[in-house]
Amino acid sequence: MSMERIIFHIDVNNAFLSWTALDLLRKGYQYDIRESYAAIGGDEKSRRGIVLAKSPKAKKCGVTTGETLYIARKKCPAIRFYPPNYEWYQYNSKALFQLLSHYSPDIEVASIDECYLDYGKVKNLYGDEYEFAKKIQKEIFDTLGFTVNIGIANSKLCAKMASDFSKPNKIHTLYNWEIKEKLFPLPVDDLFGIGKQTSAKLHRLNIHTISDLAHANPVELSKYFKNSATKMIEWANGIDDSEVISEETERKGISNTTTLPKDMSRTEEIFPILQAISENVSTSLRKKEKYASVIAVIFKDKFFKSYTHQRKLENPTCSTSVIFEVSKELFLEGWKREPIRLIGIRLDQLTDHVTYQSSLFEDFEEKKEQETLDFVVDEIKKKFGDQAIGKASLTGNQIKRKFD
DNA sequence: TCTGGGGTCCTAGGACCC
DNA sequence: TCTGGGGTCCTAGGACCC
Repeated sequence: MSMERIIFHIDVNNAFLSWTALDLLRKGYQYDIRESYAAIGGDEKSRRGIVLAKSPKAKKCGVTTGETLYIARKKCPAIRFYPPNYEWYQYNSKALFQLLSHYSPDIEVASIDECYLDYGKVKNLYGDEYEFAKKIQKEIFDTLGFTVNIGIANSKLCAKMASDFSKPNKIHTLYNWEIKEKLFPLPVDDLFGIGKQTSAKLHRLNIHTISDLAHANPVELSKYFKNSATKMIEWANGIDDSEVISEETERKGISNTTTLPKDMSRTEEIFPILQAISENVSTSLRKKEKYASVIAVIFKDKFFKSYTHQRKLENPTCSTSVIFEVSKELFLEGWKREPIRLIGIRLDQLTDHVTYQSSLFEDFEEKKEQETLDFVVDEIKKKFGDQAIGKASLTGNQIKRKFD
């Protein structure tokens, strides 16, 4: 018999909004935007105008994450929007995980503002889990200035569900023996892994609560959901054996996409942006000391229909120019000459090092030289900033800078 | 001034091989 | 005369998460 697991899920309340609130306060702002009608929103002029986080008051007005600022404003005329500051968010995120890693090495970073902690493994050191949760919750607030929710359960899934029960600054438990009472009554839409498409289908099948799904017939359900049916039913029953994975998991891919300031249909406008994106992704790749075997261009037309077009390379690369050239080709192959609103590049199948396939046309020495040059460019950028060097046109660099 | 960006995982069809 | 079948790789698209 295995020891019962105790998992924490720790989730920053309204992360982006809380962190921006702290940023403003430290800069002398007179009031706390967490207490007002406020949201973090992208820039509407550059067509990034969606809600990224909202205050409890804004939420009460019906403002939801992901909707346009235009709609949010309609629902909540008093709302004020603040721009995101990703560097500051990253700083706070790191500070949080560092604080927690002081107590346990078994922490899985799930996103910028949430993580799992395997408490079962350290319980003998710190005692009762509820008391410990209270202690770290207070420590986070006292030292970092923001509140978190903590879910305590016997699995990652239930811990995650528990941390979402009510907010902010709460601790909830969802032990296996509490599943019927606390999980089953919730709408099926609330279950982790059930998104808009799936929940719509489930409702059509007369499955409305998590309990309905938990008791659904797997054979019947697999007619509609294939292999995912069993998984869904397990989740509804609170069954999840997945482990807390503490090591920094290897990235599977690297991507960078951008919404264009306006729809574009001329390659003279599009290619400089693709060049800037090539520089971005290849620099990240080289920073990780990786090579990519697959290059994909991603684009979205003005009707929001998205396309990907990819190619597996004979020889993995980390070269800016190779990535740019291949991306251009891929784009021209896949593009139907409709105006596009978004473009980007994704690198996949990352490997540590390369053994070059012998190819008649591969000039080994030249390739090495180009790589060295790319590294030199990276170094100069590190010292003097992105705008110091690069073939990208002004437009490309300006766009790039906006993202950093 | 309507609709972000960075990820992961899954599926399905076609090519190709034995 | 009627036309395998299993495994793997590659590509495109979709669902979901924060």
